[in-house]
Order: sequence, then structure tokens, then C-alpha cells
Amino acid sequence: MSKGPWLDDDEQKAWRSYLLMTRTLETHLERHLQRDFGLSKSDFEILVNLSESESGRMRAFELSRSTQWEKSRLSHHLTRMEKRGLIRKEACESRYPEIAITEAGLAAIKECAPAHAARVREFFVDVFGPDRMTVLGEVSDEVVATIGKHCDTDCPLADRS
Amino acid sequence: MSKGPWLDDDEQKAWRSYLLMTRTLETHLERHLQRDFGLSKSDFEILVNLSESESGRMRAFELSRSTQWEKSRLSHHLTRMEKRGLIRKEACESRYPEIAITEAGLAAIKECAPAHAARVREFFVDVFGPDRMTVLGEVSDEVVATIGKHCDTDCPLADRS
DNA sequence: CTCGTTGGGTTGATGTGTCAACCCGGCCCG
DNA sequence: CGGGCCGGGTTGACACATCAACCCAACGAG
Repeated sequence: MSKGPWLDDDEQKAWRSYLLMTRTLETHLERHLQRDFGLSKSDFEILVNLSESESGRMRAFELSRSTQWEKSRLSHHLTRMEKRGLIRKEACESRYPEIAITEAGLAAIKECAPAHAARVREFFVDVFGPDRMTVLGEVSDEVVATIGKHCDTDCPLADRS
Repeated sequence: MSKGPWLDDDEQKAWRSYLLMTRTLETHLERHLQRDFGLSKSDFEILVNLSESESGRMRAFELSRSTQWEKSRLSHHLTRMEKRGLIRKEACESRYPEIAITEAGLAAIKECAPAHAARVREFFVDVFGPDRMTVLGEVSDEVVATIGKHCDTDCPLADRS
């Protein structure tokens, strides 16, 4: 009907393969996490960040920086996670609450991380192999840098307001 | 606190770069579409599929196959798009309705596609360059195939029930 | 002092995705 | 003929994301 293509054939093909891969991989990993451990990708990301910090506690805006989430999304998600007992918001001297991982949260991530990592390796890292994986890392950084450069002078993206 | 890493250092680094890239690219493209044309990535995907079909009309399950969406998601999204006048569900002789792109829908995608493609090129295709882009296409297909192989004998994934 | 501004954070409305249940017409098998 | 199952599709309830508005303490300038 409408006569694309808006990219030429080779580009189009590779781009669509990439799109399909990201979607497939993401839904696969997420379903696994959800089905086997009852965690969403978002839960996982928060828990990873907290568990990697020294004290298991961070301020919300630190999480916001490292996850690149909007603050409202973060706030909503943290209240949900608190209800499920994965984290706790604890008051501390200086006004803002600290977000602390709970025993349950720590147990959850320690339980699911190895299986998750194994899947990442099986379906992604090992398929790429070390060489192509290295290239992927480099090119990923370039893409991020390119978008970042463009956005500095153009649009706010991650509300760094 | 918890002492990952669950992948070794190089793998971890490349994997996280990849994650960051996909998220950055996706949100960037989606914001662009939304801000400049009022279309979500999902709208775009449906409209692309319809506009690429001969007649501009498809059955829902064809869309479901080519987008890989669950049928309920598709159904919900189509009713929303119909409300916005981008598509129409038209009854036809054989029981199930056909999904037809409207004039407005066609106009919308014709308007936004060039700009979208330009962005994909600028921030992704050109950063990769032709060689790495080719490799990406290949490896993407391999990853999809690997996941597919695993899921055939294990989990349903795209409800091919 | 006071008023505007900024930064960290919450809230509510609304749009979107997911899951499970359901509807219904065809089809196969007894 | 009478079920039982299957495939295409819808629905409702709920989880999640996004946007804009708001709260409030701190700070800086007049």
C-alpha cells in the first residue's frame, strides 16, 4: 500500500532483526523472572542496585540516577515494592527517607540472580561469543554517546531538571 | 553488599552497555514519535503493518502474528486506535472483522515515517556502519533462533496455543 | 525578612500491557 | 444428533508507566 522502505533493504533487514531480537530476549527474560521468582524486570533492577551498594540503602534520587527512571515512576514503584515487603523506606536524620533492601528482598535477588545470569549467558553472551560481544559493548557506548550528544542541546530526556 | 558479579567482568560490562543502549534508543525514538506526531511505538507498529499490506486491511490474527503481540493486547490496542480514528474494524462476510487503516492513519504514518527512519539512521545505523550492522543482523537472528529452539520444547511464549 | 526559585519527592489521572476468563462458531468423534 | 474441543476474538481486573500538578524545605537576592 504505502511504498516504503524508508531505510534501504539491508539496513531495513538488519534493523528489524535487531528489533525482533530485543523484544524476544526481553520478554523471554522477563517471563522467566516473573514465572519462576515473581519478580518483574523493574523489581529486579531496583534490587540489583540496592544489593550492590555498600549498605543496602540508597536515597531515591541515587536510584533514579542509576536506573534512569523518572522520579514519579520510581516513587510509584517503590511504594508497590514496599507493600510487597521487598524494600523499606526508612526515615533518617536528614529529611528524605532512605530506601533499604529488606531480608526478603535480599533473599529474592540472591535466589534469582544466578538463574537469570545463566539465561543471559545462554541466550545472549554465548551466542555472540567473546569477540562480537566486545564489539557490541563498544558500539553500544557509541550509540548512547551519540544520542546523549544530540539531547544535550535539544531535549531533556532523563529529567535532569 | 551482595557480592555479584554473576557474569564475569567483561561480559557484565558489555551486557550493561547493551541494556543501556536499548533503553536509551527506545525511549528516544518513542519520545520523538510521541512528541512530534502523537503516535506511540505500538501505534506505529500497527500502522506500519497495515500500510505495508496490499489492501491496507488485515485480520487481527495476522497482525498478531507479525507483531508477536498477545491477542488481548492487540484487541485492547485496536479498540483504542479505532476511537482515535487511526483504524476501523469493518465487518466482512466471513465472521471476523477486518482491520482497515483509515485515511487519517495512512496520513499519520506517511508523515512520521521519514523522520523516524532518519533518526534510526542517525543514531543507530550510521553509528554501527555497514559492516557492524551486517554482523548485528546475523547475530540477532541467531539469538532469536536460540531462544526459539529453547521455547519450542519448554514454554509457549507467543501464545501459539 | 520575604519572596521567588530550585531540588527531592509524592500524588492522581490517564493510557497501556498482562493475565485469566469467557464467548461463539466449526469441527471431530461417538 | 449431541457433546467436547479448538481457534479467533473480546472483556475485566489489575499491574505498570507517564504526565502534570503539587508539597515542602533550603537557599539567594532584594
